[in-house]
Amino acid sequence: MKLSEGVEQGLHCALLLAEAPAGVPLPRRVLAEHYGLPEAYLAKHLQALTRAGLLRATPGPSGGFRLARPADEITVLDVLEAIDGPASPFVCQEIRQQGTGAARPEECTRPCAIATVMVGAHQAWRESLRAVTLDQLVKRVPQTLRKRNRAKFGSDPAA
Amino acid sequence: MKLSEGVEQGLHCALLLAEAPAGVPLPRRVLAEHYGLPEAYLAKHLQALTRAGLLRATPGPSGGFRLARPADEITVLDVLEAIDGPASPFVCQEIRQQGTGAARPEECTRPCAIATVMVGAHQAWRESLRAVTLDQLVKRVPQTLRKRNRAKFGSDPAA
DNA sequence: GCGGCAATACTCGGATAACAACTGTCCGAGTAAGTAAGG
DNA sequence: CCTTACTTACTCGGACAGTTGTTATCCGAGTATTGCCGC
Repeated sequence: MKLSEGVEQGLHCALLLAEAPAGVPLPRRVLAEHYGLPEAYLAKHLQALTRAGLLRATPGPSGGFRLARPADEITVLDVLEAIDGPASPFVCQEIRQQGTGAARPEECTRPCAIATVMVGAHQAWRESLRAVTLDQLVKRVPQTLRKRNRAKFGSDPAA
Repeated sequence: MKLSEGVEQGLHCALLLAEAPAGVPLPRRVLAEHYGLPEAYLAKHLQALTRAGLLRATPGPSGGFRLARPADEITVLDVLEAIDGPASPFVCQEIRQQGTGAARPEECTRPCAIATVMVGAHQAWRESLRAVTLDQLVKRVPQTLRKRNRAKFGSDPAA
């Protein structure tokens, strides 16, 4: 089992967008250079985030990506499932019903015990990620770094 | 992210070994036919479980695999990490320290906030799997099926 | 000076290759059982 | 009848291809800006 690296890239970009002043779109080129990531590959993930309704993309000059919702209404789980897909890593193949020792249908009224355990673990994992929002992550970024980023992208008229 | 199907196969086989009377080795051929699985592929996973010290393999006629420890001392997490590897699905690439917006070393005294969240979720997932033992899973198998399996492999002199 | 228009440059979006991991398979080394011969 | 050595068949173990998913990349469609021309 290996989590896509695009998830980490997407999370960092979403976090940076949450740091930047609202209403200031950041193009993918800026995002890629800011973190030293391959731009063309990052595009795929930003696109996934846009399709999921987390980001809003605007084309043309001075365009780019910005958060579609307030940072405190976007959880880490949202970003992760938008990029990696919402499918559970474990899918029960109903092994118990196959082969010479197959269980009969009337013995399978309850779901497979193994699948139940795996689903429970997956839920615990999801809950742990759902409990953290982008806004909370921003607060954990060192203030010196936050100020630097804000000065870099800032220039927002509202300030 | 996708969990190897070998994990499910290994779990079912370990569960069946826990159902069978202790001291009666089951060859991989029997295990494969019992669940309708490809024998040669299953061998790879049983080998991994053996290397991890969960199973004990005995060669020669009337040989096979048996649990190396009591069923209540083997957790689902043990089986899973033996087959899938103990590596975390998320590995921090330290993106924050790369690119034009790289954070300085003195700003990285604390671990990356994103990595912290991911590690926490992974721990929650592991704890959920560590809490369940093979013995507990056996008790959730329908009694009719347990009896059938025991009669199939049983013939243990202790009965 | 102002409005409209066209050219421009910048943005995102989907379709296309290269790589890696998982899946599936095979044959060889080793061992315990079974058998037959000898005592 | 018991012991012993051998033959046999069955087991696991590691090395070898096929297929799916992830990683990486490119070029085309669309749009807001910008400069220019006409009024």
